[in-house]
Amino acid sequence: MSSTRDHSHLSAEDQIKLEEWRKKRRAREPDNVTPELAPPPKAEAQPKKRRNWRDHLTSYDEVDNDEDGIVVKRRPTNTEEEERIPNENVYSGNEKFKQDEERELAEKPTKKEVMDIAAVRANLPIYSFREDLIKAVKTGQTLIVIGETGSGKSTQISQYLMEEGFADRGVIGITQPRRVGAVSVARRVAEECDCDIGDMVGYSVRFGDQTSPKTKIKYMTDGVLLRECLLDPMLKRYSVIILDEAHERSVNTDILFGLMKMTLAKRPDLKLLITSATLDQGKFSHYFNNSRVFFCPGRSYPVDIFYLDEPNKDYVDKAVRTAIRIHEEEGKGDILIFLTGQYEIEEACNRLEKEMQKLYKRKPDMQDLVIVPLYAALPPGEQSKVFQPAPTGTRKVVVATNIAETSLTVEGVVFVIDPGYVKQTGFNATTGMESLEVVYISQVAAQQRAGRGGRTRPGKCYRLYTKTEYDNLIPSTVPEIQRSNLCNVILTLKAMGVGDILGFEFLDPPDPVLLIDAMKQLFFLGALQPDGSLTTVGEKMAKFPLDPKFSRALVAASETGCTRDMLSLVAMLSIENIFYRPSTKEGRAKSDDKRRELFEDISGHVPDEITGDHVALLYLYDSWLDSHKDNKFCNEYFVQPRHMKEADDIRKQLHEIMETEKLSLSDKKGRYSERMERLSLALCQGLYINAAKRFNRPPEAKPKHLREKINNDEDLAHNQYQDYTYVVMNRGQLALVHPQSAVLLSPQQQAPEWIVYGDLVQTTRVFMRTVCGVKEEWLEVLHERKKDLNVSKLVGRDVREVVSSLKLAQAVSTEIVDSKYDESHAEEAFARRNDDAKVQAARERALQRRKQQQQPPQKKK
DNA sequence: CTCTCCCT
Repeated sequence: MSSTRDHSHLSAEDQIKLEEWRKKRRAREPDNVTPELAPPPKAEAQPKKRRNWRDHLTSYDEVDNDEDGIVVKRRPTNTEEEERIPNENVYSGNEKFKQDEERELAEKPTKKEVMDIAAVRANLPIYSFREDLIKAVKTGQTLIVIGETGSGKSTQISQYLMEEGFADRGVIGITQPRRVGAVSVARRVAEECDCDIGDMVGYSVRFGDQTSPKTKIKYMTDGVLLRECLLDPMLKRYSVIILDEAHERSVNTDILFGLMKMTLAKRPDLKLLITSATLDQGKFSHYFNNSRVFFCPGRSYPVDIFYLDEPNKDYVDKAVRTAIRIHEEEGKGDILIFLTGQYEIEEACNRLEKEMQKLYKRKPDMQDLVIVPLYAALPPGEQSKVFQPAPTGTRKVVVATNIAETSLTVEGVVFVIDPGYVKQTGFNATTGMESLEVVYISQVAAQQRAGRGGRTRPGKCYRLYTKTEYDNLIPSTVPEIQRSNLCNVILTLKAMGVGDILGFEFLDPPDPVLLIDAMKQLFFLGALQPDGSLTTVGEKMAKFPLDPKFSRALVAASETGCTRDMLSLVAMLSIENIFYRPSTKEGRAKSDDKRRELFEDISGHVPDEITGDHVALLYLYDSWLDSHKDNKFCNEYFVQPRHMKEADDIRKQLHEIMETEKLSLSDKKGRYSERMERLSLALCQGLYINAAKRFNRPPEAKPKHLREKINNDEDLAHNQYQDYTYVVMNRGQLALVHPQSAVLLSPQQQAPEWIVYGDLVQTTRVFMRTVCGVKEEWLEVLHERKKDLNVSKLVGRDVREVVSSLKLAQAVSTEIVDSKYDESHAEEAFARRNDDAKVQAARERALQRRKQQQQPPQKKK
């Protein structure tokens, strides 16, 4: 990183502001200040460094190429040592690396330190329960352990069991919902066992297997164990399975509950432990045949909770003002604010900055406030700013999404500001549509957020809602399995031999309509027979760690002869947030320009009717390969190097699976346009159920902002600028192409008549993400498939018995898609939402209703 | 005219 900061990523306006601010700051420095205003000597020793919050971000060029954000400091094994020696850069050129290496070797625990570890372990709250716990595991098959944060359950239980010989006849497997969790806990346990990672203690996450035949304690993500169930449903290698963090109720953990319940019945020697912070232990115990429940206190500091007296609506504003007040009035300690998304976070950061400047005018000796945004799409180099302690004499305020609730822990947080909202997916069973909306958090989530303030010392949590509002929140978050698309889960279950999906013992069963819908989709994809059993195509699809839409496309590609391109494309589609969008307006425009450039490069080489995001993504991947995987290339196109590398790894993994599954990898030769057409055809096999037709309406019916745009721009008017409204084929829903789509970036080009989309999401409108043009005749397959569909036969139940009469029509419908759609439906739908203002009002009412629905009944009066 | 978050 250069010593002088690069401000090219700032807008001109911001740079000027920054300069002015610095001038003022210089003017305030001791010489120019009247004696009575002079800051105390201590502050003088640390001159004010108030900078714009964006200064604390690296510019895009400086972004580190961290792998995945997970810091894996492996001790070099002998073989690695040998590999490294020829690389001069590592040993002679990079002093810092060398120092790190030396320090790490020096850090190898001495005997005394080993004793200290023993003392630390014995001091954990769970230690006093050790004997009881062992006894309970020996006498029962399942055990539920409720342990608060700091109890030591995640690191200790596995070791206790190993010490008692439970690992003698099999591995002790512990699942975590997140990769970072699995890796960091495993590393800690390896340290406590004084062994190298991958030896007696190891972990297994995707693209990171640190296990060996010697491994006795294996930490892994729940997704890894689920994949292992696919190969070995009896889990023969394991003597104990521990499902940790069960309260988070990730889809994978929920599926594992059901699978484990079946496996336990067939393997009396297998032990299962469910460990969790808070959870409804009664329900859990009942589900697992009235298993015993263990309680273990945690160790954290008390957190004082403050509520508002009056309800408050503008929570961003309130959060900013609360933070400033804390900064003015409270003692040492960092602040953590929970907001719902990137946009809100940036707004809050800007407002905090303004307020700080005002505060400085009033109180020039005020200590500095370091403002740090935090959300997942932020490049790792910028995310790491969160973990750097604030310079002495300053306070840090982290403005984060719910990523800071569980995934990332910010040390030093004492003050938590919780507005009580979260952005969350919902799945509407009646429209079959995913939605992303801002909803109230649950009481459990509120407690979790508050707990983030008491990790290092007593903290304070400011809830920006009243006590009554808190009491009216739902007790715990609706489990993810009840609000997501279940296609993948059902295909996995089918491949494990679970024939009767509706009879699967879910801890919290999803709406049967969701399950039926997913099975219908799998049927249309050709993964299921009309009687619900797996087809050979379905068997192959289940082998891929992909959304069934994409695994279907991959199988189709092997038949069509375009596997190389499809492998690259599917790998690219597996990455989200692939394009980095800077936080300034100018940066964003630049980023959009580069994406448009990519798209325009190929548009002449690809037939217009199949153009779209998919060909653009493939082109990006190929260009990246041409650049020899150059980071400069990535930076130029606002693509994160870590994402490209990840796509590359995924591609490799998929390629291997193609080989082991003996899928043909021989590709047809041809010109670029022919290649792309084959690719689109194969892709269409996976996406044809997501078809949409362009909705042409008269110019005067177009929204006002588009009319004005057309009137003001001759080119656009001439080309009959499209507003990219489509009719989604399953239910006549109107949807817009997502503004980030390549199709939208090039207004000169005619939007394709027919498209398929990756997914549909409702935010401010209904958007189709990642779209691609298709030929109408490619969608014909559908009618053939539909003839064989009988929903009751497919799901193996009489649908009338499992679905309420209200949703019956939808459940038994065979109309997943209808390419002969009558446009009059769309006209009707359009007329209904023609008036934007009305729509907005209706949406707000709906939002209000939904929020109220989340409240328990007492609010009804 | 956008942008919760994990995982194989």
